Amino acid sequence: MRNGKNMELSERKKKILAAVIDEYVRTAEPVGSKTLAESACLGCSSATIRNELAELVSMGYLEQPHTSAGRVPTPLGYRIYVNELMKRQKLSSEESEKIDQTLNDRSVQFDTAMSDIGKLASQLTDYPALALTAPAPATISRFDIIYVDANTFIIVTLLSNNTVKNKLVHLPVSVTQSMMQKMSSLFNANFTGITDDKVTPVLISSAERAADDTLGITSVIASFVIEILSESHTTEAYVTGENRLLSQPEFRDPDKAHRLMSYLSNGGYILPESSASIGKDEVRVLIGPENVAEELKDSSVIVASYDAGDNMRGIIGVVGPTRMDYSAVAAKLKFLADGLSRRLGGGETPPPGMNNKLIIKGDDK
Amino acid sequence: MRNGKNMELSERKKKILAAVIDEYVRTAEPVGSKTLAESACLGCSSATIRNELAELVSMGYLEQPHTSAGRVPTPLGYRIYVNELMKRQKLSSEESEKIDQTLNDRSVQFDTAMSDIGKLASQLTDYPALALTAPAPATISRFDIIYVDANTFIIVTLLSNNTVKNKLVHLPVSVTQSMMQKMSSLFNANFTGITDDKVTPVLISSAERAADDTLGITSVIASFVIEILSESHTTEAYVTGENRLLSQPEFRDPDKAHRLMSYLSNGGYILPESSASIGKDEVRVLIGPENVAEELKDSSVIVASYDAGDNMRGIIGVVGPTRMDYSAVAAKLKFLADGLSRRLGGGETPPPGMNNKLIIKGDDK
DNA sequence: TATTAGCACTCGTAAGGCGAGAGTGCCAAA
DNA sequence: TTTGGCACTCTCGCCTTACGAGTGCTAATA
Repeated sequence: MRNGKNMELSERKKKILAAVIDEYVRTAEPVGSKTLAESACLGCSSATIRNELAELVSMGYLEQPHTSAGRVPTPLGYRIYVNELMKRQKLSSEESEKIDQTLNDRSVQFDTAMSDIGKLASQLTDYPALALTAPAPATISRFDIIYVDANTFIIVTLLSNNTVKNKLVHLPVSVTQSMMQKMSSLFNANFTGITDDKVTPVLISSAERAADDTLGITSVIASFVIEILSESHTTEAYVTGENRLLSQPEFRDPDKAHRLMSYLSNGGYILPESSASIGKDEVRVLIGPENVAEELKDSSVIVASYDAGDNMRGIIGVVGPTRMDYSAVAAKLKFLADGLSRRLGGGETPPPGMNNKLIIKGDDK
Repeated sequence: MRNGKNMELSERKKKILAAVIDEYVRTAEPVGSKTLAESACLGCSSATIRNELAELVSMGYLEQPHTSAGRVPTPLGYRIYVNELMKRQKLSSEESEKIDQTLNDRSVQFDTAMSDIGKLASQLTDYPALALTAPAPATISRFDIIYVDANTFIIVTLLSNNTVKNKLVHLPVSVTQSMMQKMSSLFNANFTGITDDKVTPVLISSAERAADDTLGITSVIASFVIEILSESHTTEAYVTGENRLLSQPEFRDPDKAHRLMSYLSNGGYILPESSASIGKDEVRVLIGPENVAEELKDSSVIVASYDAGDNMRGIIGVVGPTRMDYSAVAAKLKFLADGLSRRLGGGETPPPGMNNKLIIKGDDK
């Protein structure tokens, strides 16, 4: 047969499929043969296009909402489009400048910037955005314990990923400065460079004995250690701009919008598998049913990963209807991710200024 | 005249108004005389009620969507209801236990808990919620500077509100341990106990001279000081659960929902005046046009304030349609705020455990 | 053999008309 | 002052109809 499922798409079919998708993405309405014959510059009549469309339907790349409507892309159609047909889009210099500028303006530290990054992605694409940290187990590389007064001290730890965590501790009992010093060297000796599964009750109680600690201070510090170590390999997720869904015609139905939005606000349970496997510098597109989560089966997700410095990786992504401008959104996310990698990552050249891990002004270009 | 605007409401009118509001809040549909005659136990017929309703309309407490529909409360009607009519509701022991338990379960520090608190309020009330910090200028009460290596040090500061802030600094130049010690005592001598407007260029440069600092380290530390001091009197706002709006019938219109939601996600510009003036232990209700922001003119806001300890105050609030169960929501927020005050506030008895400003388990009841 | 013009057919959508029902206002009687 | 009764109003849902967009098929054409 001429149009078996396995047949490669002819050039013209490709052109038509791409034209259908471009048009549908633009208008959100089923697109008909006449429109195509007029707009897309394929040199043939609407009748010919009708034949081709019918074949594309039978191949599974398009479908019709009803007998006498235009054609709408299927997830499979989008997939082909994304893989083969769409022209990789470059951002206009106007847009890229705007992003660059925003990135430069916000001189914030990575960990506090997560939500800003998400906000930026959402603003840029006009879709709800996610910002997540890829889990990156860290160890503590240094302890300092600051004696404040007889009942108060501050634990300061420097992590292997170059972040600092601290905690202020009030005690009902009195401690001495020398005691705190002992604690400090004890922890530096026994609790640095280990992951949280190594912080066992055995280790803690042996440290307690070594310190001759009857006040329970050791265990206070140890539980702080456990807290920050386990924190370091937890994924944090920020979702922003959920409301933008509402401007999409496919989410005019409040119930549908509500369903997806509450799924989103309940965190980024979205990308567990994709985020784990996504490579550096990769942009990944998940179309409709390709998503694992039931709630996303008729939406699409685009994610990009960036180097957040100090062995940490961040992920930004957006969620929208399957009718997405994949090309433009992917380009934007890529540009954003690259910009972030350039600014946050590549630890070899720490910014000259006062801040490490800082988004600093005009380091390139 | 019998029904002049200034006339006090008769007992029966009050009862009817309250019944209309209760019913309308429950069903979101205009309520008619017949329903009232049946449900509310006023001992009179629908005709009588009709007369009363007509008067309530002419007094401005109710209105009709159209000639032959039931009555709907006006903002003025809600106002009277909130001020005088509604019965102050107590939470069921079931509900209050649930809140208590959730508060106990989440042992988090105040500053990181803001979003959790908002989430809780939203969950509890099923409306979008805001959590904000009231601005509370702080000063630095202690500096420590930890020498890590020749190019790296950590600034640790203890603030007057008992929070600790730190920053890791990488330098392109080498520093010595003794230099850092000098810095530390210099800053402890000159930069503690002052608000950010006192950190002038003059002060900085004189400190620089005193430290004999040609490497610009003084200004690095000083800019960190400025950063955290100004941070301390900035209001932070967290908005959560915007999506819950969509389950309200008045927000079935996606455009309307979109408008309010994007207003909300753009932060808590909402309560500037009310948050500044709201008293401790007060619950404030802003109904429809009482709100200053144009976007909130047909929504209502309920806010409550709580003591966050260390001279800080927090505010929680929810936003919803004017058709709100004011009584229930106010009661819930009050309970929540009280619970938070009990746990976070009242600095005189610092929790016995390892954490200050910690939500700790079972301290009352 | 591939393309095209023409045409009958399908089906969703918008517009108009109709009837039911809910709720009112008013009047006259209690 | 309250109440039953009644005519009136207005919305909402339903049906019918007309329209138009878009199709599939067939027969003619290059």
